[in-house]
Amino acid sequence: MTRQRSVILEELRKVDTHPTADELYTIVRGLLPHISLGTVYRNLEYLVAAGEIARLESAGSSMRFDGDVSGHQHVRCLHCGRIADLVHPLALPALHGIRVEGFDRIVGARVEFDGVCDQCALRANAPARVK
Amino acid sequence: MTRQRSVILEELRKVDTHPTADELYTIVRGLLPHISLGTVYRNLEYLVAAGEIARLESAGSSMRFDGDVSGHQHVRCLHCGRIADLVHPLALPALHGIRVEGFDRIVGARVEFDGVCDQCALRANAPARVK
DNA sequence: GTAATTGCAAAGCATTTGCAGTAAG
DNA sequence: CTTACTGCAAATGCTTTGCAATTAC
Repeated sequence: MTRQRSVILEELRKVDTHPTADELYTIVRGLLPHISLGTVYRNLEYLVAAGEIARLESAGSSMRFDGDVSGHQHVRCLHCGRIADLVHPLALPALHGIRVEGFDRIVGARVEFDGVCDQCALRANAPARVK
Repeated sequence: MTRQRSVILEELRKVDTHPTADELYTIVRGLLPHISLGTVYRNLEYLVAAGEIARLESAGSSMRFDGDVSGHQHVRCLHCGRIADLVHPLALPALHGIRVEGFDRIVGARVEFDGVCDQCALRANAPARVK
């Protein structure tokens, strides 16, 4: 556990913004000015594999990370890509035992909402490209 | 409506494999050997904007497209990225009227399943990187 | 005829990787 | 000590874009 890794984990757990690797790099550089973006990526990968953080499976051009690994649902802004947590999660029908042809096993499911965040709703809502 | 555009649309509607742009490029080149990858991308973007096809919001390094725009659910193989349709969709609780702090409006929701497809289940399941 | 579209090649980004040096245990 | 990790820079892979030529209507 290097200083870089612990700072990355700590900072990711502090925020609720589901940052991209680059956003996290900016945050972490405030504490470790010489850290490299490659190190941020490598540690994010390590922490995901270790189950300490989650890589969000939502599409878009950049990956986003979540320091909260408890099961919860997300809303994604269709305009800017911002991701927020649902405070009142949707109750899902039971998933276990579900069968899908061509698949050996189903290990989980995600519900994700699409919406338009307040900021994008203001600045006219031109269909800007998601980050 | 150019020949390129109609062939792309036609071929995408023929398959149920949710191809990446590159996979579709390979298919279409069978009919139009001189088509360029850039043209495939530009037409896919056009067709998505026109509501003729859907860009799948699932993660992975490549975008995937669906010729079926009716609402339906997907399963994604965690190993190879393959996407399949759920034949028996999960009934979702009513979504309209849902409120999320910080969001102006919610326009939809997706359920996506994670699993391991038959092929990947066979070839030992080393955590291969998703396409 | 004119506006949209194409093929090609180059550019853009996000992410990954090779390597020599450095730090952790 | 030894192995894992770092910073840096170059490489990769997917997607987008500029441009001159072509096609659709």
